[in-house]
Amino acid sequence: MSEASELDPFGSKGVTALTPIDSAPARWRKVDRVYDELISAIRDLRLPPGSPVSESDLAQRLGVSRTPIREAITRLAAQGLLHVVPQIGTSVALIKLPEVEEAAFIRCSLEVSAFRRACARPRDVAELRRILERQRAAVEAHDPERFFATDEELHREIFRLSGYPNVWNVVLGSKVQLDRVRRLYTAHAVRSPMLFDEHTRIVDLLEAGDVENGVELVATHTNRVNLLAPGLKAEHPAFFAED
Amino acid sequence: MSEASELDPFGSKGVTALTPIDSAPARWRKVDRVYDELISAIRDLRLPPGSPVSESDLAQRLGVSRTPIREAITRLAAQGLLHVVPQIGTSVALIKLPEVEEAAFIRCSLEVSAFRRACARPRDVAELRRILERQRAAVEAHDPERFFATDEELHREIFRLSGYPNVWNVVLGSKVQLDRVRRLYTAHAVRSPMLFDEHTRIVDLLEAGDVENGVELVATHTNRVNLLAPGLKAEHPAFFAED
DNA sequence: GCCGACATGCTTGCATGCAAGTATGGCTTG
DNA sequence: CAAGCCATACTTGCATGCAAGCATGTCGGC
Repeated sequence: MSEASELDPFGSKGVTALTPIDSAPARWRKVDRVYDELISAIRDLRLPPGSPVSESDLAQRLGVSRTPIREAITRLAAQGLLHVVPQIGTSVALIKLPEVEEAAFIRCSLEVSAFRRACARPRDVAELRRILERQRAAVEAHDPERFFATDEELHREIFRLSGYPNVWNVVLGSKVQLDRVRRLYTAHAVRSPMLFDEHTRIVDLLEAGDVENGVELVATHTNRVNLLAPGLKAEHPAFFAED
Repeated sequence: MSEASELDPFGSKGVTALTPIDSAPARWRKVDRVYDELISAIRDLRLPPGSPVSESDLAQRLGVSRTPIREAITRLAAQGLLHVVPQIGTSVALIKLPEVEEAAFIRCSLEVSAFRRACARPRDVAELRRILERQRAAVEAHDPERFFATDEELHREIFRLSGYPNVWNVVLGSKVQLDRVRRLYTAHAVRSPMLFDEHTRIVDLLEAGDVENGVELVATHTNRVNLLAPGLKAEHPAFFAED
């Protein structure tokens, strides 16, 4: 995949790196490509919270008309990631601590339930072990990108083992808020070994069917963002809303 | 509005404290009205599963252009309620038993967690009692509409007491699938007394802080749809997908 | 110098026209 | 009569033009 290579030739406003979508393969509908590009940019903070986005600007930058842009914005606004004010403008939603807490609550609740459910079913943790092995490599290589990628794979696989694979999509919807916070945590690399160890223990407990210790660990694991968020708000006040 | 800080990126240097109320709520955007109308029609089965919907037809019927229709369809398609096939047509998504199960799982998980959370906080069940009283009246009047309305109020209030009121919106997103199934259940009126009794017990257990019995009851209460769905699929096969 | 009014440029909301593709009914042909 | 072909009417995807509204820069008056 072509990483965001070129800087903005028009001048450094708020929007910097958005990969044009015309290079993408195939006949996917443009609105889907625009949506993927935008939500990815929002999650990676390439579109920082509070930065203004303009339909015409995005249309020019992504090389499409305003129509697909508008439909993607409609979806993102319904998801709470964009704030659209008619006749004034659209901006990336600021991070709100209550929303982060609620997103963490949703994720924690669903992941704990999925773990409990997976423990009550026949399960094959071989795929989880393979993901863990790749994650170990990512940790040893100090590669946060690959670590996050394997992290998502691992949690998605747990939902698959629970028998409700699509619930992961709901988690994804709430997780964008958490990912934006996590992006602010520059020292996440040093935490990776600890998170990796927790993942390993979670897989062990799942394989053993140890519900009690498992749900406890999954809960603390998925709730850790709440400990970081307030400090990050003090560190990056411009990205957060004053509740 | 307290959201005024989100407008700052557009350059309003002055104090935005005195924003008159007339501009904001006066004219809803057409896309919102179309979305509400469509999702309501889908939930009430006025747009039955599998029925085709045409952008031009809806535009004529609702008296707007295709643009707001398309944006509403985009949101509903992202929610899994509409099936859009490019160059062929759009139809109301069929009911899929696995999706119903997953929606029930999501709702059950979140409601159980909210109940548990509400039990661990200071709580005032007065509003719940008031809702129960209105629900009792609806049951005695054999008014399913009012029963469903109070049902939603009650569950939303529990989320409010949990401290995570917006989580209810996530539940709402999944609940449309369950509501469509419930609409097929013509004999829901006779079940209302039982459901009302369960609601009363849930409120009692919440007031008493009885977590163990409470989560058990909430779980069975929110999972009841799964018992009905297979039979309803046999009764209305045209509305369901052959998995 | 200060303040107010106007014009201009921006924003999003909406309507419409065109393009590309598919299903279908009727016609032609064997 | 049956089977294949083609025109037509439909669908959605996308681009574009216009309308309404707000913020701001500029100019004129005091």
